[in-house]
Amino acid sequence: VARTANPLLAEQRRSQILEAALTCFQKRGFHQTSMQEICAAAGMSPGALYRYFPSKTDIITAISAADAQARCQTIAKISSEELIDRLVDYAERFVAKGKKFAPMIADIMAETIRDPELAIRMRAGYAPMHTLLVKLITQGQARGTFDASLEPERAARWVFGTVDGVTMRCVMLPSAYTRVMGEELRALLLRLLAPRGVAVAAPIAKPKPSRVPRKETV
Amino acid sequence: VARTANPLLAEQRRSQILEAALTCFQKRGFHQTSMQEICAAAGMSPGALYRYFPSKTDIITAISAADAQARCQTIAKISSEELIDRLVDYAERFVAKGKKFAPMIADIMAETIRDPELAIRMRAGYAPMHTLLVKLITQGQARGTFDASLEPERAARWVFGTVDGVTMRCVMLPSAYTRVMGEELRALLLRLLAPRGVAVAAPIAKPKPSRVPRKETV
DNA sequence: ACCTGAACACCGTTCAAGT
DNA sequence: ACCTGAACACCGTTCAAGT
Repeated sequence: VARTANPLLAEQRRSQILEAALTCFQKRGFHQTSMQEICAAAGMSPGALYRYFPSKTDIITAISAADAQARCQTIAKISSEELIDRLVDYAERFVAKGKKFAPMIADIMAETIRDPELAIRMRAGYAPMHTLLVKLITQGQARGTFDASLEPERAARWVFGTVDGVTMRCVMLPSAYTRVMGEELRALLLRLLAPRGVAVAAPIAKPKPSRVPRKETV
Repeated sequence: VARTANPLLAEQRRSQILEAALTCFQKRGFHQTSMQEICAAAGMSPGALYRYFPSKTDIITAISAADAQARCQTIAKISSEELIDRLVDYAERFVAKGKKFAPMIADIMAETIRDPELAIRMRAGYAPMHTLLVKLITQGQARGTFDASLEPERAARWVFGTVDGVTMRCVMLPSAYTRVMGEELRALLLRLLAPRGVAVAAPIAKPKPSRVPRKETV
């Protein structure tokens, strides 16, 4: 017996809930937001909401999946020359949004570590981004932009880890440093990826990146 | 009027509570642990507990402060030659403990981003570690172990960000990669810090680090 | 001064009852 | 089929009452 007879309505309700929940989570955080608040924002009763999401965790899981997809699209159509600029852009936007988004990301991290099944879904969500990064790094190596002796898979993991680590630290412990974070991250990525002949130790003048305005969940 | 007449008792109660809470948080996570559980583990009533910690958040704050101190001591008495080994050691231990500790760290991150006052305390807690890192990097530069053209302050921030980012990612999305994480992190840190003349792009044979057994909160 | 434990307002979730 | 909203068990926190 079908739980929902009208798939279109169901899909509409789901996105209605997700949108409401995202707004609430950004305002007050995952654990601080009550289901009642989400219900009010979505304009429906608890009973109705639980018809579409069996738990509060399932809501943040869905949001996180949508975000992974959005992040992947952000770097989907760029060339290897733009890679570092786009990553720095992403980091700067993330830090600028700061308190609005980051706590939710940390909540998702905690949930992901705790729930192995969610971790599997998350890995699947990030896989396309990893593949893309590997492709871009390989391209960059062919062009001579990146160090040809790097193992692309490994370099991709480096890039992921450093971008996430640096931005999270910056949001978590804001200081005067926040202003130069983007420039420092660029220098870091250059030092990691650039051919060894290129001098990248000294601070590097930051080219004004062409800001691509982009609708992102996070 | 003094809130506590017996400072010794108060200190004993506080550590009694912290120890109980740490056990609970590691078992089930911050948000999943109820105050009743902590009370039971600490062997006292809610009223008694709230005498020493005015809120649940204050408990995790205290735990986090103790951890920052422990981490700082971990690298307090080492030379610049050992730096990378110790950092990789730390990362490997953290990943090994995995699900037991990491979710709590993520919870602390979320809380730190949300609460600016907590962020200030956290920055203060990490400051000695940053100072130490700068000192070790400067030493390494003098010895020729590290690239002399690096700005030590910046390099220290790089190291912090990369170690945290790589380890968190590894815990969050465990995979076959977990096995080689330590070796990859070592290569990453070497590429960041080593003099540019040294070839560090290829995988590097991992010297068996002398494991210093160490009692750490996290 | 220090502690107990019932009580308070509120949480995530369920389910009988409506349409 | 889809929704409402009262009800349930439980949460973090408080506070009158004990010693």
